[in-house]
Amino acid sequence: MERKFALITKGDLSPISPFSQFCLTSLPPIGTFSAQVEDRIIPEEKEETKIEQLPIVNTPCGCKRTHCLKLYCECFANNRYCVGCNCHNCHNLPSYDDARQATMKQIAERNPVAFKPENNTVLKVCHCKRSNCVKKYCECYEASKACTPLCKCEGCKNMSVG
DNA sequence: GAGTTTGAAACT
DNA sequence: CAGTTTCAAACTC
Repeated sequence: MERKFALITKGDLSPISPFSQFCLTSLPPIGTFSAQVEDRIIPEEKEETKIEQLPIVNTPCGCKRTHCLKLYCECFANNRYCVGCNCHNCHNLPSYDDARQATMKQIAERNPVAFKPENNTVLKVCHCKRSNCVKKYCECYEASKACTPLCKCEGCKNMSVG
């Protein structure tokens, strides 16, 4: 079987774009990154898995229709390649960097901080109607933050007291 | 595990 | 900008 993807490790970043190098070198380490990439991309070549011994830090996505190139995809939204995910026909991989970066550029034009680190600290503004902001559907609740008057939620039970 | 609910993201 | 649709995760059964 022809090898379709090159195995990228931190020690060999030359084949990929500067942006991808940034992702791989600047983002917090994902414990099983190298082992999982190897498992996913060239499984026929691996002798044994090391995954059981390593902590899994990233939350795997399960995208089916977006190729993991929309903000629906948590990996993509968090500026991570998909590694060890349950997604279908994933394009959020180093081998699709051209399309990936084009999409990121397009999204960044709509939301300049979409992929920037400060996006994690920017105040969340939710629009919940039925969850009372006490379920993880609510972005504020999910981020362990109280809703604020800027939120457009209804029946909110996630306002800070005092 | 399957089906439903939910609200952000994307689209018109 | 507002309304609608799409999407994937959270949730329920």
